Amino acid sequence: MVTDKLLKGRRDVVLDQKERAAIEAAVSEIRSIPARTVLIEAGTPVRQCALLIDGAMCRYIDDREGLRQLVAFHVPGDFVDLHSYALKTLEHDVATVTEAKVAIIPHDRIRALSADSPDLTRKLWFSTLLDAAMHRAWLFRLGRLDAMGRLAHFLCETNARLKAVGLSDGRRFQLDLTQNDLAEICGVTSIHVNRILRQLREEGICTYRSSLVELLQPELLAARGQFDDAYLYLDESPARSD
Amino acid sequence: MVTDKLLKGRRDVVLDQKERAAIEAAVSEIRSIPARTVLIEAGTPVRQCALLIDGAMCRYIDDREGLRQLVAFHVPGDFVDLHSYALKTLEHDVATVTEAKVAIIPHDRIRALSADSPDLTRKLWFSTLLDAAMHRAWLFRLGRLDAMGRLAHFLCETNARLKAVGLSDGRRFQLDLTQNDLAEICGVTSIHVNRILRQLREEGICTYRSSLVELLQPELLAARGQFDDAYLYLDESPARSD
DNA sequence: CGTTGATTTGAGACGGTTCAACTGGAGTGG
DNA sequence: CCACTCCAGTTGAACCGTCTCAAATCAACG
Repeated sequence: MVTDKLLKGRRDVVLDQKERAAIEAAVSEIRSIPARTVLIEAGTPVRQCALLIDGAMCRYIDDREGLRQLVAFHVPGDFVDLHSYALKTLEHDVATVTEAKVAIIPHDRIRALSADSPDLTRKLWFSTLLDAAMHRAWLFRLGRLDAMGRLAHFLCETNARLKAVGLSDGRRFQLDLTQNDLAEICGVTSIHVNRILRQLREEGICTYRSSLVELLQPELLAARGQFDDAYLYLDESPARSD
Repeated sequence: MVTDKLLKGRRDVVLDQKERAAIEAAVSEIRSIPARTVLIEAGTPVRQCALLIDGAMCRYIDDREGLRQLVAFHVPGDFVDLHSYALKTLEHDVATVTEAKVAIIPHDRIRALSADSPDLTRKLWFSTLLDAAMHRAWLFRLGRLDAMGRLAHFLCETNARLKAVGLSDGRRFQLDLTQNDLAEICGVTSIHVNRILRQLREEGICTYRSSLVELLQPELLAARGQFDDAYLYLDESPARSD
């Protein structure tokens, strides 16, 4: 199902059957996109949104020398660029990381959905605010944590998000990111990412080999990254550890 | 006027008279808040929003040792915590920086506004997405720029935002932030902020003395910070310099 | 089996932190 | 009107986390 994972496990805003049906009816096309493909380029007008069904996508801003800073990483169930509905034009690029399957929904159909139901509007609005909350967590990560903390925080976040949509069992999950991707997420060099991953491995906290992440000591990893999942607005928050 | 500066100068979403009136009618109270006062604490339920009329506010996340990372800085015209309308609870704190005058609008009145007008809803939604776009610019700042670039980027951004609401002439503006505040924004120590400000002063690019910022060479400062105002979605973007 | 891209490792350089001390202005009370 | 305190700002010197540059290894794939 197209909307199976959308807002799944999120407090207060779970979609009811009617809403799911309405969104699915608004889908104009299901598209498969190859890995490492730019879907939306900054500055170009956008007339539709993409709901990620399968695969991984990201959003990023290039600096003067073409070095990227990732500003978002997307997993199945994410409404990748719903914000383009109100913004019309994005100031960053949107691209696939792996091969991805997305549902395309034209802006004018979202407008129609929104006019029909203020309640659904609020839920969609919520979904964009969730992105903003993640941005803030990323700001914390970059501003206050050292390289190991950043990696740890990102891995905890991704684990929690994938768990919410049933793609992690809470300890192990598949993640198709290169060390360079991780570097662009965490604002460090890929060389340093490599050293930190080794350190995590040697300390028996976490391993990341051939696309498989395994959190051997999730609590310790969360502590390293000062990770608190409150900003993900999940249904059942596991006990906080502070 | 309470809504004078709200969304002022923003592309496509300028409020019309009727919308302004509707929002002003929704205001339950105008409140003055002392400097350095926490308005909303992370985790507590929120039932109203604050529209900043005068003064400066900020939002921040504390780390384990109580060190802050600012995730947003607010100037007059900003709907500081409109996102709380959909989120219900915030995962960060909201506080004043200077003494501030705010208009309080209860969530249920926003709900009423929203039910009445999908168009106004989209504009309010836009305003929260603007915050998200700024978060992304801040991510770029922390992830890709060195200390001088971060300061430069922040000063350019603030200049542009204040100019949009008529509080900067494009070169000079009042900014009541301590060097420690700047440090918490830019993710560096206040000591280093001090050194960078000196450097900017000595190079004749920018001065910041007793709450007055003066951009002596705005283009050079923008270059240092790789600043491009596209993400502010202003009406009339000045010529890009890249 | 050669090419290509990702990962791994080492050594040196550098940006920014840390700790510590000093300056200067604003507010307060004697 | 001066002494005292407080806090933002300023400066120096040593230290350290991360970057840079360079090179080796490894895996995937045509």
